Amino acid sequence: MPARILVAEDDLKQAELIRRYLEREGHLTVVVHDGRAAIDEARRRSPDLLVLDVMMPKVDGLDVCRVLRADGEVPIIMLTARSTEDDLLLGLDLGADDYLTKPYNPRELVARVRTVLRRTRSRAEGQVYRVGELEIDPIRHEVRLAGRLVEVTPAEFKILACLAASPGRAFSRQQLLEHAFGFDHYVFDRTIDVHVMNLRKKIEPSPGTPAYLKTVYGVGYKLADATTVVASDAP
Amino acid sequence: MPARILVAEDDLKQAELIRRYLEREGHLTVVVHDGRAAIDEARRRSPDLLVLDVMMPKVDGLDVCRVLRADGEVPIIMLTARSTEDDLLLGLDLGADDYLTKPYNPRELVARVRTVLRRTRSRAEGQVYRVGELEIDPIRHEVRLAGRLVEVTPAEFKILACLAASPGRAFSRQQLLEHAFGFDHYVFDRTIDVHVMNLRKKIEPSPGTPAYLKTVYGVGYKLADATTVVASDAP
DNA sequence: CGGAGCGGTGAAGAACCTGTGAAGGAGCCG
DNA sequence: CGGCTCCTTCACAGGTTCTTCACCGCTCCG
Repeated sequence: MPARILVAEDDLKQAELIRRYLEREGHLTVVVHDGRAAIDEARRRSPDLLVLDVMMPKVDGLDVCRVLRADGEVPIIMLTARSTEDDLLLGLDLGADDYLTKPYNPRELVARVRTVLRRTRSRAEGQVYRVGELEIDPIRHEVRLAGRLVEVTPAEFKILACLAASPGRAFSRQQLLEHAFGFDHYVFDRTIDVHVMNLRKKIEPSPGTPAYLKTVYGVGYKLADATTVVASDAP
Repeated sequence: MPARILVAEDDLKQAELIRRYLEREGHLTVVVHDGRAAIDEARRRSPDLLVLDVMMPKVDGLDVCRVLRADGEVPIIMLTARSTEDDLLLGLDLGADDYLTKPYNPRELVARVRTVLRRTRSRAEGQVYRVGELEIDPIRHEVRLAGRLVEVTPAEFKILACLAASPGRAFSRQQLLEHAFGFDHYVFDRTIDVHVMNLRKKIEPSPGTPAYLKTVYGVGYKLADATTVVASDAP
């Protein structure tokens, strides 16, 4: 499973070393050299993982961590030269998923990366997604509406789970095909429409004016998030 | 030994902090933010441990404790802001296995978790899995249906035990092969079908419409859990 | 207001999935 | 060695689901 990893490290040689090791593992990396850029790139790309040096120009690694933690949940591995327990705890408190103290063995980093990725991935599969009265449980492979079980087909489930993982986010049909069925799935993307229609028949109180599965004209589909569902109750 | 831990804490930051610390220990966590969800998830997943904040919206932590204690024996660690002896005693009376008063050191929590798990695991060794009238006893290597011994083959037993360890969870055929027979077991995964069919003949009242060994179309199989068995009695 | 493009929908064949009987073969035990 | 149980594979049937296509109504925008 290749991951998209953002590396923030001001020492060019170190950065290059890290990049090499990660790419040898098959990951896709983007490298930046200061805290400001780290924040920008992390926001723009939402990578699967951020490898973050603590001491960096412009914005300190700890601050990067704080900022990013405030607006999302990118997994973060911190690299720190200092090794006092206080710093360590501070890093974890700020939301780092793991940390390494310099000097470290690059292969150690690769191992930690693997661990954190496995953790965050299994976490994503373990959570039950809830939107309004709708529940999607990937472990049990069940969909419930107001507690009542709803029968859905495999394709419908995949699409719904993909949408539910990021409520409110609009997906193009192509993205849904890729995320839900895998990259090398050569099908006409209007197929998604049919599955969405069938889903609506099953989970929407009135399929004509969907409360959950929203159409984003010219783009694709999205699952209404809590805000939207509530808002539509009292417009 | 990684454990599956349910964390119920309404403060998002606190919850995230706890999750991180527990996952760094190698545990699998699922996080919920209110008492209602805590009860639902605890029932659905039967986690190895519940970390439970006392003050929570919808349903109070103490009530969650009371409810769960009534229908099972999930180990519980309570987190409480109040520190009067009354609350403490109340918590323990209600069946918490341990408690921590805020503010607490996260590492203290990790230590308590370790202790409680050690304690409950020795208690849980040789646990008999029960689903409806079905009992699977890994120690005695026996399967009983309504108290009557059912003869099953080794392969059938492994599959059934694997399913019974996580009732309600859907397993792919590949997962069943791996979990039940080991990783380097290169067999055609449809073999699982044959074993399931033979199991059904032995334990299902009417193998045509199975009550225990459910097919998850396009995915694999699952063992119905209490919820599902009850639900199918009164649709 | 009109046109171009986009999404909704029903139908139908293709593709896929599971249940099941049968058969070959491995391992075990007397 | 013979007989037994068990595991695995295979092939086919029957049912379910996926995909495509064609057509229509709707939306957006000039």
